Amino acid sequence: MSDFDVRQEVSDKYSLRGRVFHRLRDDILSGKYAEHEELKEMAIGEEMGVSRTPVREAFRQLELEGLIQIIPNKGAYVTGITEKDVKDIYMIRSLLEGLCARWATEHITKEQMEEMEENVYLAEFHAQKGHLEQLAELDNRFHDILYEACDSKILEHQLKDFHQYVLRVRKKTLANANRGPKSNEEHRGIMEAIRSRDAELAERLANRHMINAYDNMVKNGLHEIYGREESPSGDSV
Amino acid sequence: MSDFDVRQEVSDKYSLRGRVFHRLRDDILSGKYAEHEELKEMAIGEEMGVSRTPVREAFRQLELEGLIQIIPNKGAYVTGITEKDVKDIYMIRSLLEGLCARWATEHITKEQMEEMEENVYLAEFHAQKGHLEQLAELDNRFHDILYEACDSKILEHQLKDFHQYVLRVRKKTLANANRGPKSNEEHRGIMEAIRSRDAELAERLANRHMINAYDNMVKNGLHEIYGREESPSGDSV
DNA sequence: GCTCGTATGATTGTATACAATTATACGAGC
DNA sequence: GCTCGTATAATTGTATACAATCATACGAGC
Repeated sequence: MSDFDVRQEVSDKYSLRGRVFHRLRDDILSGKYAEHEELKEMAIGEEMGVSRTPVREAFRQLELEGLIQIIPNKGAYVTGITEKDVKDIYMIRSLLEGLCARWATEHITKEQMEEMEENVYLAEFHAQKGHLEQLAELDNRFHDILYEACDSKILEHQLKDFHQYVLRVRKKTLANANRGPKSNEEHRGIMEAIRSRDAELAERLANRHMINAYDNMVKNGLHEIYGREESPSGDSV
Repeated sequence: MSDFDVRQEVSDKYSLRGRVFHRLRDDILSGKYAEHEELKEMAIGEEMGVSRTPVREAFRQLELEGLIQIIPNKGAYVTGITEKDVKDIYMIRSLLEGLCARWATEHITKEQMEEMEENVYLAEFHAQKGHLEQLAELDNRFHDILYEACDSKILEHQLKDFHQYVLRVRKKTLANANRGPKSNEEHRGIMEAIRSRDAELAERLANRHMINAYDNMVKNGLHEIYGREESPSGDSV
């Protein structure tokens, strides 16, 4: 297996720096810090009970992750995401999820296939019951399985990265009760295409799945999520 | 314009940390440090005449860039690139360069179009003269123009990122005198498709351009570049 | 001879001190 | 009243000191 990643995970969750990094990332993604808000090393450090050193190192990483922008000798600012950024990400993801589905068709293991089938069946159950949270969880997991099944560290990393960015939008929105079941229908299609070893179909369906998710998001008011807290929006993809 | 980038540039080239970062990156890309070689904070710091602090911060960034891997409490190691990694990157790039060409067709400015035309014509000249270095330079520039023309910070950044990684392979290889002119022929095709506003064609040609570059690289012995210094290989894309 | 535990040195992780830069406030001059 | 320059405070950038962790060597015990 490759030890090369286009972007490495921050593996060290237990060092002070790692904890600062993960906590800051969560806080930014969850919207605790507003866009363009300035993050001060000392303030963050005091809040987390550490010195500036690990905070600074975490900042450098967050900058490369694109969550903050550091202006030399000035400060660190939470970056904003525009509507166009979100659209671009979905368009790129559409292509890459398709590629991922294609590769997954060729490389998926028996265990992964079974987990994927189980995921779809379980999601169907929760969809009927109206369990939105479980549905969102299974939705995320479905894509993670797909990413792992494609057997490409590079692609897996890219997609997980994008997925994370979209979470930033999603956190500001509510799950859409209508999209959930429809999304799972599409998952089923992708799953069956992979099971029957139809790579072309799997790719097309995965492409389509992303486009649909984006369209649904726009239809439900992507342009409103900036500023409003409770606007319904796309599904969790 | 968006102020959001999936991965930020390290803008600060003049701070000590910025200098360490860029120099280390160049050194790794140029092969000064072998794969899996351990980088020690103190040694690097002494070599560059700075303390450990900026070195550590540069390390954190290089880790996210994927050039080194940091194992907590152990050390920083130069990451290796496998053949499969290179293949995956080219396949992903093929899709994304296609998307980029499609978007560029819709968003390219007059100035960018002119620079692209000039690039192709100039490259033709140098191809006839056998000026391989200029050809490689123009090749890089062609893709940069394309990235800028697509008018998507997100995609531009992704592609520049991948491009950089491939440089790491390319540095170990020599330009292939046969591929250069053929590559430029393909550039011309893409350029003309964009000029005539045929987005579909531009996308297909850009897809193909990447695949060809990869195929050529494999044909010329991608598997040999690990360890050998002088094996001829693919073009500079 | 082999295994394991301990001691020592090397290296990374963090905190702090100091330097350099930037932002702000205030008052002189017009 | 406005502009500009200077002084002060706040903040970031870097160096250094100390703590924690890891690698290695060596020797006791079997």
